[in-house]
Amino acid sequence: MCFPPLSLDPVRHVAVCPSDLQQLWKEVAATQPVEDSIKQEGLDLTTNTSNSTSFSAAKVSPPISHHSLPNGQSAMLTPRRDSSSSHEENPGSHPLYGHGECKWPGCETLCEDLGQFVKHLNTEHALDDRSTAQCRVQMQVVQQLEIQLAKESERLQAMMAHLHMRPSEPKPFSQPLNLVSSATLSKSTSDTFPDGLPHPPTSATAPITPLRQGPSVISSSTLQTMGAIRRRNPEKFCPPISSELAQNHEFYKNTDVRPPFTYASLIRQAILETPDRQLTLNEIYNWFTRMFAYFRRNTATWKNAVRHNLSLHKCFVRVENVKGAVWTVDEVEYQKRRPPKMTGPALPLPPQCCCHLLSVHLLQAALAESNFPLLNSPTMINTSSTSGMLHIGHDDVSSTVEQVNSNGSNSPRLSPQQYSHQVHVKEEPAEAEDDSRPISLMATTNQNVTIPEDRDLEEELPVEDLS
DNA sequence: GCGGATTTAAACATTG
DNA sequence: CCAATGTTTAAATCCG
Repeated sequence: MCFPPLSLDPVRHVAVCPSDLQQLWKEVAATQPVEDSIKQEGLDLTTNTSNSTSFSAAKVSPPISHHSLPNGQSAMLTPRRDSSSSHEENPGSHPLYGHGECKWPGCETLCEDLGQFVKHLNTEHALDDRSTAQCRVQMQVVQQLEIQLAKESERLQAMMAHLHMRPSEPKPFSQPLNLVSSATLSKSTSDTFPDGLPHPPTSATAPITPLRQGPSVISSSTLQTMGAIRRRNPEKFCPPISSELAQNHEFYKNTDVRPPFTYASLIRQAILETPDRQLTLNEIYNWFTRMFAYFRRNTATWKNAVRHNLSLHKCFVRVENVKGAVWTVDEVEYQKRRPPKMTGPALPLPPQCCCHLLSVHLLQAALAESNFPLLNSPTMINTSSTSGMLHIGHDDVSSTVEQVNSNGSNSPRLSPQQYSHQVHVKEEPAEAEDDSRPISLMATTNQNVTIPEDRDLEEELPVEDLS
């Protein structure tokens, strides 16, 4: 089975990094129907899925079924919906129609009424290669979200267990999503190497390539034909590396996805995470491999890049130590590297830049669609993911690292409000996953997000005024 | 189109 | 000598 190059690759390599889904959609949406068309009757959306991901979810997820909608549209929706969708049972509404707009991923076309929408659906989202590809992507999205949800659920369970808080019911939010067994999922994603390193789920398979490159379509075919691939622009709009890392730590650790950060920022992060603010080259290497599944292969390449960056950037200072040389970060220099570009009025953020905001948004959307009220509370969705966004305005300086503001060179950044404006998620000002978060989590489960008083000054930023 | 930033590759030097 | 470390150059690409 061959798929159109442009549509296939985004699917196969769908990063489903929480951050890239929207962009993914854009790209797939932009994909032209390809000559190597898939015969309509022969569409096998599952094939690619199982090939494209080594997550067990791919196997466990039931094969997709092709529902025929009254309008003749083949609704190859994600497995989770089966027949339980309240939308489908409700005449006068459509699962892909809401708030006056088409909910087809990446579409958002305004439709005044259902009739118009149906017409739009039939014309714009008919059964063709593009729609098929989008459908596959959606499957991937859902699977990833399910996996992530399962993991977060498990984490929550563990947290609550640790704090002697019994959840009202076991695995409260696993069922509605047609989740793959949480046990299976968590197993598949939390396997560890003998050395304790997490087992990259995608192990020997092609890496999941983050499609964060902006508008340009980076399909794997493109990747293969292109020489040096830019994975740039990570810090410009995306959340700070520290919070992004904190929130998607497990993701990057377990998924063979290239982290959307520059080598320089990663190196710096590695160094700043240490108490001494200094690391040997080898320790930097270790940090990379420890933190990112992606860096557990192609070592020669990225290690070379690391060394290159260390030498190239003035912000990295080599210090002779008793036991050899260590590398430190000259924060002033680092800040200099990036001139203040974010001044001025609130920038409309491209969707792909709202990394975990997006992930939360997507999760929410997915969960909302699944009519799972509890999880519609942002605080219940990967609390660590919803959190930390308040750090966005602080660049990627780890919250554990004192911001070097004294030099006055800290450039203006997007304010948290600006970020949160993009996605209607109310953040909880939390960052790491290992502090007292569960308490506040419980406190906020019932609805509103309250700012725990134990937050540092970073959380003093106003958080309301969210769209 | 230009220039800065980034990535990748590679050659070379230094060091233990 | 070898591997690790460090420096430098060059090319390709992205993006403002």
